[in-house]
Amino acid sequence: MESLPGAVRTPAQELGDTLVDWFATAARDLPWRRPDVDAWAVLVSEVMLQQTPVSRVEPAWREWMARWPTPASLAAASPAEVIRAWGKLGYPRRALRLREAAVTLTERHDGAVPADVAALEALPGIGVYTARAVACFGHGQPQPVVDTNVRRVVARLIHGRAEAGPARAADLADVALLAPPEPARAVRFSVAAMELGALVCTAGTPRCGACPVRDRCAWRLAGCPPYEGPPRRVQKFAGTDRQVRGRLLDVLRAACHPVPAAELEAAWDDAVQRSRCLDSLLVDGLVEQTPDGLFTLPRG
DNA sequence: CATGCGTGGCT
DNA sequence: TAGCCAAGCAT
Repeated sequence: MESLPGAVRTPAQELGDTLVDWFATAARDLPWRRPDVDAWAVLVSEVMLQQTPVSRVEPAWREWMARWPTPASLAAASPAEVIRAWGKLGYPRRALRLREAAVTLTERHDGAVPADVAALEALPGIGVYTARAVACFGHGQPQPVVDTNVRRVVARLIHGRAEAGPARAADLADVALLAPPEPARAVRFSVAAMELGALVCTAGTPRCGACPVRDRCAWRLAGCPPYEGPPRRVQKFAGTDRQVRGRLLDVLRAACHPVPAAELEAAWDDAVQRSRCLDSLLVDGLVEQTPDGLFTLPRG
């Protein structure tokens, strides 16, 4: 058993404490949270989890880590291999950037994942959220970690609003107010706040009956007022370039050899849109054209 | 700062 | 059923 926190608490820190204690019993047993995983495994999980649900990441992460357990091993893989292994996690540019990050780690960080937030943010595909998540969950640093779940939790718990607005610079400071002062507890608070947003304080139909801080939640105390703000734009998919790019990549992932343009015509009828999307895939480095005009995943 | 970028499950 | 939603990032 861990000793009880010794320092005096602010009311906000008492909320953070309650979340830490709740997490001890309510946390999901996710493979990248096991004590033996290293910072590289955490980094890979965090990149995969950028906009992709846990349920789809889990099997992909297991296969990925078995195949490329170190930055150096991934750096040695070809883009084509990496794109295929990414499978249908979505946003395949993430796979390319993860490989580029592995190259940078191998060439400039002795094959290790740095613990420094600024060094992490300098890696391709690693932004404000992921850099802090890796420093915190991968290296045990007491960093504030703010993702969409945490912003929603803070919006309700502290500000009494139903939803978080757009990200603000003050988000990090808001979360820091809740964090317990002991470093080890602060680390667990960061993951606990995310877990509460993922399991209880969800975007639609929050499970307030299961919430450990419902009696101190500013949103509940205000009577759960509805969201007032600019209507969020709905992200369309059917018929967009994103769908067409996905179809084209589907063909190339399945092909064992470079394919002629004619073989890509089956992926989408509209030739203008198809051509535009193929061009954008070439620009992104997700597709490569051979000297004889065939198309393939980039062989590096 | 708004937009584009995949995919699939859920209500 | 047609949105809505899921541990963001780069531009």
